[in-house]
Amino acid sequence: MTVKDIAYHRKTAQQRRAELIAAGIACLGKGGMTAFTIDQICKQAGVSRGLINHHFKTKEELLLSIYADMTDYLLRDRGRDSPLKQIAGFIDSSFDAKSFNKSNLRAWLAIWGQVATQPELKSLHQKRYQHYRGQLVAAISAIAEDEQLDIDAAGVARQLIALIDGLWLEYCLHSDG
Amino acid sequence: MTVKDIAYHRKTAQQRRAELIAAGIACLGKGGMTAFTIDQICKQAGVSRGLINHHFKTKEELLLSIYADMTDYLLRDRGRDSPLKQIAGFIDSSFDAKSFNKSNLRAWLAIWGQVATQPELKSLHQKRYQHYRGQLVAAISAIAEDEQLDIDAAGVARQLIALIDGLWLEYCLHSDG
DNA sequence: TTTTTAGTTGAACGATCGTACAACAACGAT
DNA sequence: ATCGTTGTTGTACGATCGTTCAACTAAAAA
Repeated sequence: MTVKDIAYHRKTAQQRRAELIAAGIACLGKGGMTAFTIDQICKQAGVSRGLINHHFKTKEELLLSIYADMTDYLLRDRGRDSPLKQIAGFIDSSFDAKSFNKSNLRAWLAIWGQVATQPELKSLHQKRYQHYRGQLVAAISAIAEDEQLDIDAAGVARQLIALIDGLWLEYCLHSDG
Repeated sequence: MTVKDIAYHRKTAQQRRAELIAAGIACLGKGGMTAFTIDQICKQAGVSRGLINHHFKTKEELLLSIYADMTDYLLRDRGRDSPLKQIAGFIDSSFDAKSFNKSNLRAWLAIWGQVATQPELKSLHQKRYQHYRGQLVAAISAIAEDEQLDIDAAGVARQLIALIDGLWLEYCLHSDG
């Protein structure tokens, strides 16, 4: 009996990486950082134990890739839209079915909890967050200028983000079903 | 040489429990659920490895005690105050120095991440949250009645909680210092 | 076809996890 | 002074953690 009698499915590195990232997100959504283990991720992906460290040097690197993947959707370019449409786009992205579900929110919770601990994750997070907030501030400022209003665009952006995040939490933790 | 040449400090179970709870919160604040291990908690408390399971049957029970301890402060009785003062009290409690610091917020993040996983923690959380929101809804309803306003008190309470939690997150994750 | 490359497996390693437990030390009661 | 109670220690155990690695297979290149 050789190592494998049944042929295994061979995929490109890019496909496998995407699958492992999806499996990692699923694990984070199920049980937070505690469930983010090599064993459980591989089992979720239907793959053997040794494969993760072939596609990702360390588990930390996988988490970074997961974070990048999750933020790509929220931070996709909206340069062509009008300022008002940009803001509406951000809000829509935050509350559409892909983002606004309990599993995804738990995954975010787990990642946020790691931001303070892992320096590389922290710097990536700060970079992406500044980009996100920068777009929001620019859109709000543009509207304020159009309407000839004198508002604190940065402050408004902060409050808007806070309200969105708070509603996420509210739904994730306290929704009855 | 006996087990211990230097006399150890002996305290009451109540004191030790409080110390271990504080140490657990400190660990959660430092590194989230990942840092919430028997070894690190005991080291933080300046106590030997075996002591936790003497005062708490399991680690899970310690986490429940930690949750109860952290919510006691936010949920302390405000029955005597006027409705407006009650709401102000909630807000003040949320943003005073004891609650509104990064370590405490990270601890909350870690606990929230576990709520979905541990059934006992989940039921305790739901119970306490309903109590919290119930008080808030009652206070808002009382004000609305005084002012003869027809508002959705439950909805307002939800949004207020969401805003508070969102501002917590905003400060915890994105504050520059 | 043969050789090279790239994807995959499962066993192995040392480290650390949570818990159990026997031994011991300090205190209160008698 | 002696005894039981209660607080405390450190070791031990099996399980699981992240990572490494040699062996292997499938597909591409020659």
